[in-house]
Amino acid sequence: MKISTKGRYALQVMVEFAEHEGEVLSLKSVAEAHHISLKYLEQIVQRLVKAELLVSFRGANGGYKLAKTPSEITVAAILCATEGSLSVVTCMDKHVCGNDCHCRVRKCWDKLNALIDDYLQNVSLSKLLAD
Amino acid sequence: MKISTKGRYALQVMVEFAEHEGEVLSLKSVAEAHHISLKYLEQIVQRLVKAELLVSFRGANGGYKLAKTPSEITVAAILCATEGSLSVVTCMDKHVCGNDCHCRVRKCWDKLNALIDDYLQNVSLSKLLAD
DNA sequence: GTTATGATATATTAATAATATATGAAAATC
DNA sequence: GATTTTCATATATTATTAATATATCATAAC
Repeated sequence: MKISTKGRYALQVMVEFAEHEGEVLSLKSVAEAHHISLKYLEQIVQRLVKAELLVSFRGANGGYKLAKTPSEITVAAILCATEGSLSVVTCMDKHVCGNDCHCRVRKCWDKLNALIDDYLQNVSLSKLLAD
Repeated sequence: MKISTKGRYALQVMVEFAEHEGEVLSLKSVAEAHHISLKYLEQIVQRLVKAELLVSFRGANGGYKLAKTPSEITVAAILCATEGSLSVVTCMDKHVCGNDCHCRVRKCWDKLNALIDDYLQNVSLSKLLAD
């Protein structure tokens, strides 16, 4: 039950973009600063672009910057975009649980998922910076 | 950020043991009922024994039963025993985060971990059965 | 037109999850 | 007390996913 490097790197990097709000930062510099493989980070950042959390600028002096203000970008959105989903059990995604789904456990997972989601929806980048 | 089959199977199976409280059930029957590989389940169940959530009985007519009452066994304990830890980020376990750990994200993870733990500590097998 | 970036697709490697094999030890039953 | 049925442990194999790299192209700045 771990968040992968995709989500963790994304969050790290988004904090960096928030710290330099407005500035266009090249991935090369960001990847070096965080000791992350540039090519891996490119893939991660693509997801953030598709989720409209970052905007990209091509060409020389290009790079990325936040698509919204830090207060409008939540940790939930970042993790959702990069990890795929926040739910802690796959059957929640697929709407199928193992065998016959008489699954007494389901309500517990539902509540847990809701709990996690509620919390992370309420943590924005600006909140992170304030800490 | 998914719970693996170890945790999910464990929970499924513990619910079954709770439904048959007092009875000694052989793993063979449980594995068949849940369509889980017997040998895989044996490994999972070992962890539950070591965590003192199940007790084992060897020999013919042997098997396992709950080590405590269903109300004394929490989902947190089951997942902890089988998944290793409930924390959602590895650096929480290792007490090391990536680079220099100026890590603004840390507080967020801490709170999230606490949230998850608090919730799951309060869901016992008897609560699951009541649902 | 050359350089510095991002965009996309695919390939490779590493790590982990899931399952299986093999062997042993204990207890019940006959 | 031999046989069967279970758990116990260690190791091996396979499948899946995560992480990274390679290759090629597109765009914009200078």
